[in-house]
Amino acid sequence: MSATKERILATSVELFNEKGLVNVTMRDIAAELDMSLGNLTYHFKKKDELMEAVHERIITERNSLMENVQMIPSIANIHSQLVPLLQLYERYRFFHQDILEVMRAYPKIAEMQREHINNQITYIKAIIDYSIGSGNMKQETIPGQYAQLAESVWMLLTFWLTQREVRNQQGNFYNQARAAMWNLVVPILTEKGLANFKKINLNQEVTVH
Amino acid sequence: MSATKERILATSVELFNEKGLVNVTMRDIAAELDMSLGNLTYHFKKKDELMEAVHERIITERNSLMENVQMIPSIANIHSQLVPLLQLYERYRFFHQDILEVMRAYPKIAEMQREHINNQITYIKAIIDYSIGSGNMKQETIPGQYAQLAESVWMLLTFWLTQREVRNQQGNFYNQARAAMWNLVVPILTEKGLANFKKINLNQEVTVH
DNA sequence: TCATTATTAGTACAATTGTACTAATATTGC
DNA sequence: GCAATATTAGTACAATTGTACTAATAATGA
Repeated sequence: MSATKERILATSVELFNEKGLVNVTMRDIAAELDMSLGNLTYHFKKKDELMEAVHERIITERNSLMENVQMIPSIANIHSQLVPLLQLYERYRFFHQDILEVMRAYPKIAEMQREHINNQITYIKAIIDYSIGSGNMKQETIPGQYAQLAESVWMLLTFWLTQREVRNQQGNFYNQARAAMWNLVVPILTEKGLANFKKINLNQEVTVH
Repeated sequence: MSATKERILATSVELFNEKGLVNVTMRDIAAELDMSLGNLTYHFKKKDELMEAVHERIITERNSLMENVQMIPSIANIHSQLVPLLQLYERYRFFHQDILEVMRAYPKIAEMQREHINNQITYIKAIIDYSIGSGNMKQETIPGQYAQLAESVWMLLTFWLTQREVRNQQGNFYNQARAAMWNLVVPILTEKGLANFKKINLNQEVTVH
């Protein structure tokens, strides 16, 4: 992909994040890039093409993220691995915030995203199951409790940026989201798990870039 | 408010829920009502007026809901009182699903909604505190744990319909949302609270209208 | 060098949309 | 019954937007 196309994608994502997908016109993007409308539509003939290219980029970064997560899901590793995930969410926050709009306009993306969500929830559930095996988490007391918990954790992480913007919340995004996540999980930690959890420095700042 | 205006509001909300706020035009609404565009704009001169009238109606129903909730927040009462709240969310689901869009377009509504959210979270926290006093919930083990929990419960209820649509989830909306909520709360229930919780028939169907 | 291709700018066009305006028709109040 | 008012339909207009088209300019490669 040419350098110009890269610039267009980066600027488009910025504008989408700032104003929302439907509120960004091709002219807005061209203006932000000091580029003529004709030039922009030369690189991306249609707005749909542009959106689909952005989506491809999201998938690429998502995959490269998962490839780098081969560590054992200890309490400390879960904690630290949340950061790159949350960074990805933040980098393409319009995609989650306007997801219903995206899904309405791009059925293909909707289908892929739904499959991805199922994978994510399955993955979270697998981490919980592993943590039970490693003695960090208790057995569930009610059937289906942890399947439900996995869904709630997914919801919390997925909609965190949305609620943050809705509530006009300030402060360190990564630590707030992680604290909220751990708050759901702490009640099901064993003594061993709780000890491991207390080793985590919850207030350690994460550099935002 | 005239009967025609009422009809317009009801149909507008239906269309907003179905297609999203930005995807519904004044012509769409008029057509759905078998009414001329001129007639529609006679009753609501601007789309903004229409949206603000819808918002006023949301606030009215919200207030009448709160007035009817004067019961002691026992486990059973919390459970049953969730239904009218979730019904309200469902009736105006576009408002929550497109909330960022609404907030961008209507700063006044944004301000009011932010205040309402703070009230809701405070209210949830008060219910938790009451439940501790009544022996249904344990004391918190980590400072700030229940303030955080109140926020998570709010998030879960607020974004439930959104995640439901995103995931194309089927089944009884009220029971699913309540089950997810209780799943967050069960770990902090005392033995007494757990006994009260087990009296609730989680699978009892709630009539959807 | 020079022909071919890639890139950029400028413009045009059709569709959509919120809103305004006018005239016709129905309703109401006295 | 009739004047005043409310309601409805029809139309028009300006702004916006995605997209297409053309010409000019820059880059490339044999």
